[in-house]
Amino acid sequence: MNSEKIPDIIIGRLPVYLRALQRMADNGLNNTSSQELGEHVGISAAQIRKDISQFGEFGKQGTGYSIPFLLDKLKEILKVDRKWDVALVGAGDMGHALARYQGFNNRGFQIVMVFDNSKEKIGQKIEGFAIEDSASMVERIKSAGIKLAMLTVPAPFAQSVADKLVQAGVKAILNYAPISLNVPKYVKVQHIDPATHLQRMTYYL
Amino acid sequence: MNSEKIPDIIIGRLPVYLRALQRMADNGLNNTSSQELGEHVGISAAQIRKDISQFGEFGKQGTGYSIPFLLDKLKEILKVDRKWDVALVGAGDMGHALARYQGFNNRGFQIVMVFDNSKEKIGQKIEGFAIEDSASMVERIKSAGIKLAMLTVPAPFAQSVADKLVQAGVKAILNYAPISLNVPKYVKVQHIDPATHLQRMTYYL
DNA sequence: TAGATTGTTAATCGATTAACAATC
DNA sequence: TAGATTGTTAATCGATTAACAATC
Repeated sequence: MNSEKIPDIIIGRLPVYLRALQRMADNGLNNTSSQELGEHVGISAAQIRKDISQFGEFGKQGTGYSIPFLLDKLKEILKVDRKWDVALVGAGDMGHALARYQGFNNRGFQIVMVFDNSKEKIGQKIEGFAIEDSASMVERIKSAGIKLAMLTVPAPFAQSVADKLVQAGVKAILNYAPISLNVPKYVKVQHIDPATHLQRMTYYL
Repeated sequence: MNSEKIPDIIIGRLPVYLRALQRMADNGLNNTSSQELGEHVGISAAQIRKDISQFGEFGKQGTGYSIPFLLDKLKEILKVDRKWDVALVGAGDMGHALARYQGFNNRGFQIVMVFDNSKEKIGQKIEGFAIEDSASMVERIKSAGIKLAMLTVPAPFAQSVADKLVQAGVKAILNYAPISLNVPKYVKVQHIDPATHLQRMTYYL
């Protein structure tokens, strides 16, 4: 166990472990080892043991880890042992795909509001949600106490929308716009940009 | 300059620099410095200089970097000074969103084939492409010499589709399925999983 | 020339791996 | 008990930062 600050690089691997463990559990498995988990996720056994041991002694010598127990612990550590409300900003193709995405519900998230600034889209429904006017976004997010947002607006609008999200009290943004956002240090941003991800691989071709 | 092997972590930052520089160029700028670029992307000036200097002496003391010149060099290094054909596998919501995505064309990529295994979808059109039967995927990709694929099939099918992509000669996979893929070391995989990205941020809330 | 900024070196910092005692 | 596998330490490896001579 270790109560010092945990490096972000370790935090970034935990959701990957969580996903693999959930899959094992779905397949009816009850126990695993750092070795086996490592083979699934492509990370060394030593590193997995070291990462997990930052948070407690969750394994047993000789037998490894109980999958349900480790799942619970990881969910607790990552704070996904609850359901987070998420605001979605931008009701284009990507926004629609995210609104319909089935993978959030059992992983700790639910979209509860969708915003757009286009007259034609406001009032339309996606998956039962009426698309709301961006003009009321700050107030709506603030009064609902929402801390998480997904941003799928065109790049030229992304920074100004991000500023409004910060103003509304959002603390974590999943950014689909192909632009680096500037936000205060206390706001986390994760970037999803398919072209950037592809460009990272073409180097090796 | 340095002809040794470049760490992957540096390669991963280059597309981010490229995107920021492209944006500066679009705004009519002609020169920048490691300091200024660093502020845009949230990386230290020293690191940016060090990263760039792995590939050559692209800057000038006193005046910094020519944006068009550095853009050309980065595109060349990342091999996106050309247009790559990409196969899209899975014509669900996410597949549709990617097929319609406007951001690939000017960043080195074009989707040229779309596959699905659903009878109802095969033959339908997305953005002018007829959705093809997955059964012919290996042959079609192989004979077209395609090296890049985007995978947007449901998780349970992702590994077997990935195996077929490898068999077809694909060398880089952008994986949208929420599962870690096992592929040979010579095949690159990048993972896009919104729930995983969100879970990486909730820890800090 | 004076000011600015690069490219690079050396120092620091942090992450990963190897190894093994502890123990289930 | 014998075998397996953890948690942890120390060693190694790699990445980042600070600093500055070189030079535009």
